[in-house]
Formats: sequence, structure tokens, C-alpha cells
Amino acid sequence: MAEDDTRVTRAPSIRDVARIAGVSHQTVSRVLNNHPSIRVETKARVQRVMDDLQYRPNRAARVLVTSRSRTIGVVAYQAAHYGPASSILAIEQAARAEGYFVNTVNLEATDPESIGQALGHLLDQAVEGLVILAPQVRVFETFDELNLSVPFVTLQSAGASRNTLSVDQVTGARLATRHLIDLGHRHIHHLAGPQDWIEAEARMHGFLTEMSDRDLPATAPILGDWSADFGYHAGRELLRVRDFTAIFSANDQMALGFIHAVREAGLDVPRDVSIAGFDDIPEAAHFWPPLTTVRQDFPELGRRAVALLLGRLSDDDRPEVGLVPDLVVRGSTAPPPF
Amino acid sequence: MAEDDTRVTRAPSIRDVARIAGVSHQTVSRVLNNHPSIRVETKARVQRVMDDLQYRPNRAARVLVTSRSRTIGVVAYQAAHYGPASSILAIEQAARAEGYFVNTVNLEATDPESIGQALGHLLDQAVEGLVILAPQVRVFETFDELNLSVPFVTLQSAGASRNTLSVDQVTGARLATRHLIDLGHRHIHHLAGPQDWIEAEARMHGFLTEMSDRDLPATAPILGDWSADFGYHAGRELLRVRDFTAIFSANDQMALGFIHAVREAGLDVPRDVSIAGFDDIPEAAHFWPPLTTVRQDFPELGRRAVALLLGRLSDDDRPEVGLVPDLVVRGSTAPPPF
DNA sequence: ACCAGTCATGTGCACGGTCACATCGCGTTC
DNA sequence: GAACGCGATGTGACCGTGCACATGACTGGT
Repeated sequence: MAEDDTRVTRAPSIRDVARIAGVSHQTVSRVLNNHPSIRVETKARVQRVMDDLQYRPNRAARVLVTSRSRTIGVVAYQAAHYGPASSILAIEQAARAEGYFVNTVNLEATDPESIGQALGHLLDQAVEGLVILAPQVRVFETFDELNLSVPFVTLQSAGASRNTLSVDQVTGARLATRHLIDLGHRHIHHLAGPQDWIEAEARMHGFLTEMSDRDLPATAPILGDWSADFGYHAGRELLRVRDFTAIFSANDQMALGFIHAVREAGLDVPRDVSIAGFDDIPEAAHFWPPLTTVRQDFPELGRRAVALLLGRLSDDDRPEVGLVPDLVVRGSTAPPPF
Repeated sequence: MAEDDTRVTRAPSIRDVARIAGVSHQTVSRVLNNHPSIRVETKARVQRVMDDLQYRPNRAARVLVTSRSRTIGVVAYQAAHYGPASSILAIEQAARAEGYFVNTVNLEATDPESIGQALGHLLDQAVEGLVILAPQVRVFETFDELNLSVPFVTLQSAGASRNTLSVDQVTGARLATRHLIDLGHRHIHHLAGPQDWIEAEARMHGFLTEMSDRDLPATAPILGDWSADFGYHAGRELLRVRDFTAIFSANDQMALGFIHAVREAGLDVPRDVSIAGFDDIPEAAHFWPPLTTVRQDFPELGRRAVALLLGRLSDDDRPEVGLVPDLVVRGSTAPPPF
């Protein structure tokens, strides 16, 4: 019966606001985008109506006409770990503070097909920029080949290229290695990450460089998978020969597993074996013994990625310096037994 | 000069495809939404043109006209931790598999204003559903008061209401407590999580219930903040009196810190003190000693949340059963010293 | 042979914003 | 005092898609 009444209460549009405020829809649009030439009085009136109606601009309509989505995409891999999770969290917060939305895709695998699919998903969203947090060689290669029309920043990729941002892994690894050498260790093994991870490669490189600079023989690194499980099994293996006095592990989890193996063998850390890790996860300070490790600032990395991306988006390009990691010395390292 | 040429290469639209394929835009639309009545031949032709043009449907336009965003929002708090991070990851993957997008907002604080702001951000995106992963009493209260028009599922909220999904925390806590009691412990302290966290409350409740069922005196739980740091400091405090033989910690991190304190006091786990945790983070198996803990399946929780939400969205409601946690017995628990 | 029903396809409009351009009043310049 | 610039506002088209409805061809029952 009430024919002139809007049947299903539709969300108020810019025109509804305009009608009630007694202005044109364009004036409302101007208020929304705070255009300079609007009388304060008019602006206030429109604003009041918007508040009364609890008006919310329709993003889809806006995106449609401006073709700007104000969304950035994040491509992540194995992001349940502390490091990437912290970075992603920081990315979201930083982006939101700038009025951007974040859409994350978690890769299940790193083959080109999975990547293509993930990317398609993000492109459907018309993302304006991409942060890639899947630091594997093949992932980067795939992205390079894709010739994206969207600007992107890669994290943890250890390169020095323009669109890459990372903590200086090589320096971090050298810091840890140097620390062990300075303590008097001569036989140090490196528990590396998976071969195809860029960070793993960089840390390994740092380790090997430092060793050779100090004229120490470096045995072939053991290639692991980042997990505590692997560290444990590697430890059991290595302890059968025991031709080392110190271990530099490419992350804290593997270090933890290694310590487990050492203890299980009836040996002590750091009395019999010194161990240094990488990342400084919040738990590392409470390992037994507390772990000497290399700290990197994951949230800061995320924030910078957003700054770089948004800076780039607005053609306001400034070079970013690499983040420098810190060595945190705790109880897991000591001079070797003699 | 080339006047009929599209100047700035605009992305191809449904009409471009239509023109080239020699059909109407509506037919293309039908192909897109695979409408039943289309000749296979026509469909194939259109599809080919779409491929040639690398046509991608414009989501904004689609959202605008259908007012369905196919996006679900996630509200998270302290999501860098293993548990929530794993759930969120699983949510994203499950949602993507269903063609949905996920937009996560990470709360910086849990006051109503922060929540309102976060929610506004998500509503701007026209989310069709919400998963709330911020298991604090005040957060839920705020959401209840908000009277959302969007369906939402709360995770980790331990209630039995219709839109709540969680691992049965009370049962988990009782399992761990019972295990300690069965080993012969009589004086057990509970290291609880922050009072306003629903999970913390539930675990505490489970602990107290089990203790009283077995006619054992329960001392007031120590209210912590989930961190290993707190566990460590609590341990140092408690060990000065040492009126207990076992500890049930509300999460693995605090358990780790506690072990640290025990060791630092020159005591042994489990010889002098038994310790059980909660969550079974991947590192727990390699603590020293490996931690007895309660495992919960975070990814499964995330997947179910999506299923529940999408099921609800399509009015295809089926009740979900609570997830049951498992007790994983490792080396950190043993009979008490006598 | 006629009408109804279905299939395959086309036509025009609506969704809710923004953009380009038009309009109008008013102060300023020569 | 006519031309001009500029501030404040309005008008209509357009972004890319889906929906309601229309159309025409063909099928089948009577």
C-alpha cells in the first residue's frame, strides 16, 4: 500500500543525502572528497544529513568509476611462522592507517600454477600494489616473468634492487658467525634453511664468507626445512661424529631442535656445544639455555614495505636503506671446551 | 590520427568481448555466470575471445550491481601468535577455495572505539560475513551491542551459542589437570591467561572443576599475559615458596618461561616440578624437556568457521559440533618427588 | 494449423559514485 | 562599465556488470 516507500530498506546513496540536504548529488560528492570550494555552511549541512542517515559511501561504485581500488595485495608463503605473520600484521595496520585495504593470499605451493592462481585472485580485486612475502627463488622468478602491470615490493629477498626490501641477512649471518669465531670456535657447522629460500641462501652466504675471511674451513651446510623437528634430527646425526664445537642455525626453531638433540645425548649447551640462531622469536629468550640469536625487526619491515609501495604509487620515490639486524648474545654460546 | 583506436589501453569489458564475438553483452554475461541456456558453440566462441583478450570481469561493477561482495571479514587480535595465525591462514584458504575474498583487520586495542573503527573499515568493504578472532570478553560484548546486520562467527569463544565455534577448552584443561593428578600430584598451580580472555577463563574453569572433582585444594590461579616472559617471572616468584609439585600453564609459551625459571633455580623438570601446557605449538615437542600439552587444531577451526559462515549465508544451517582437543604426553610431566 | 512452452539471444536500464562541463553571482581590472 | 576570473553549485554522461523483459525460432500437443 505504501507505494512511495522504499520497500527493502536500501542503503542510503549520495542522492538520498542530496535530496534531504537540498543540494545536488555532486555537492555531496564534493563534501565526501573534501573539495575546497564549498561553503562551510553547506558542507556542515550535508555532513549532518550523512550522519543522520548513517550514510556510508559505496566502495564498489567508487572503485568502478575511478578504477582505483585502494587495495594492496599480499602474497605469502608459510605465514603461520612468527616472522612473516608479524610482517603481515604490520602491513595491514600500516595500510589501513593510509586508508588502504589489504588482501592476503596464502600460497599452498610455490609452483607457477599456484602463483598464477593466487595472483589472479588478487588481480580480480584490482589491487594497486603487491607485497610478496614468499622468499623463494622460484617465486621471484615466476613474478619476474609475469611482467606485472602492478607495482610490487618483495620482502626478504635480500637483493638490492629497487623494489626489494629486506633485513640484511648476510650481515646478520656474519655477526653470528663472527661471534662464534671470536669465542674461539674453529669447527662450526651451519644448519641452513631450504636451498631455494633466498634468505636461507643469504644466511649461508654470510656464514661462508665470514668463515673464509677468518681462514677457517667451512664444511658443507646442512640443508634443513626451518622446523624444530629437522633441527632435532640433524642434531642426532651430527652428534654421532661430533666434529664441531659450535652450530650456527639459520633460524631459532632449528636451533631449538638441535639443542634438544644435544641434551638428549647427555651433553650440555653451551659447555659442550655452542649454538646461535636467527630471528629472535619471542620464545628464544626462554629456551634453555636462552638462545644467542640475530634479531630482525619484522614489523618494521612490513611498515616499510607499505611506505615503499605507497610512495611508489604516488611517484614519490625515495630509496630505502636496508634494515640492519642485531646480534643478541645470550647463554647458548660460550668458548669451546678444550 | 587513429581516431577509432582506444587511446589509453583500457581493460577489455564485457562489451568488447561481445562485439568481437559477435554477440550481445548479455550473452557474454551469461557465459560468465554459466547460465544453462546457451548453445555450447556460442559459449565456446565467447570463451575464446575472452581468453584472447585476457578478459577479467570487473569485480567492482559486479559488486555494485549485485550488492554481493563475496568478501568475508576477519577481526583479529594478537594474531602474530601461532594459534590465531594458523586459523587465519586456514580461513583465507578455505574462503578462497569457495571464491570468497578475505579482509583481515588486526585490532591494536580492544576498546569499543578501535573495534568500531575496524568494523567500519570492513563494512566499507561490504563484507558479507565476519569471523571474529579476538577472544576477549569486552570484544564480544561490543559486538553483541552493535547489533550487526552481517552474520558473524566468533572463534575461541567457548560458548555454545549458535554462531560460536571453538575447541572445547574446558575439556582440554581438565585433560591436562587430570593427567597431573593421576600422576600423583596434589599441589598444582595454574598459570592462567589474561582474565578477560574467554579461552583463559575456560581453561581456568576446567582446571578448577577438575581439581574440585578430585577433592583437591586449588590455589588462586596466577593471571598472566600468555608470554614466555611472564611465565619466567611467575616461575621465579613461585619457586621462592615452592608449595607445589606441578604447574598447568594456560599456554605453551608461559610453560616455556616457567621451565626456564625452574632450571635457573637449579631444579629439574620433571624431577622436581611437572609442567603441562596448552596449544601444542610446533616447538613444544622440542622444549627441554619436551612439553606435555593439549593440542588444538587451529587450521580446522578456521576451516569450520568459513563453512559455518558460508553455510549460514546460504541459509543452509547445520549445527557444528565442538572440536575436542587431545592431550599429548611428553617428558615434562612425571610423578611428584616424595 | 494453432497456440503454448521452452530455448537462445538481444535491449535498455539500474547500481552509486565521479568527471567534464555549464551556470550564475560577484568582485576586480583597465 | 564591459570583460574577466573565480567561487559555489548544478546537469548529464559514464564506469562495467546483471536483471527484467522482449524477441524470435523451434517443438510438441491437440
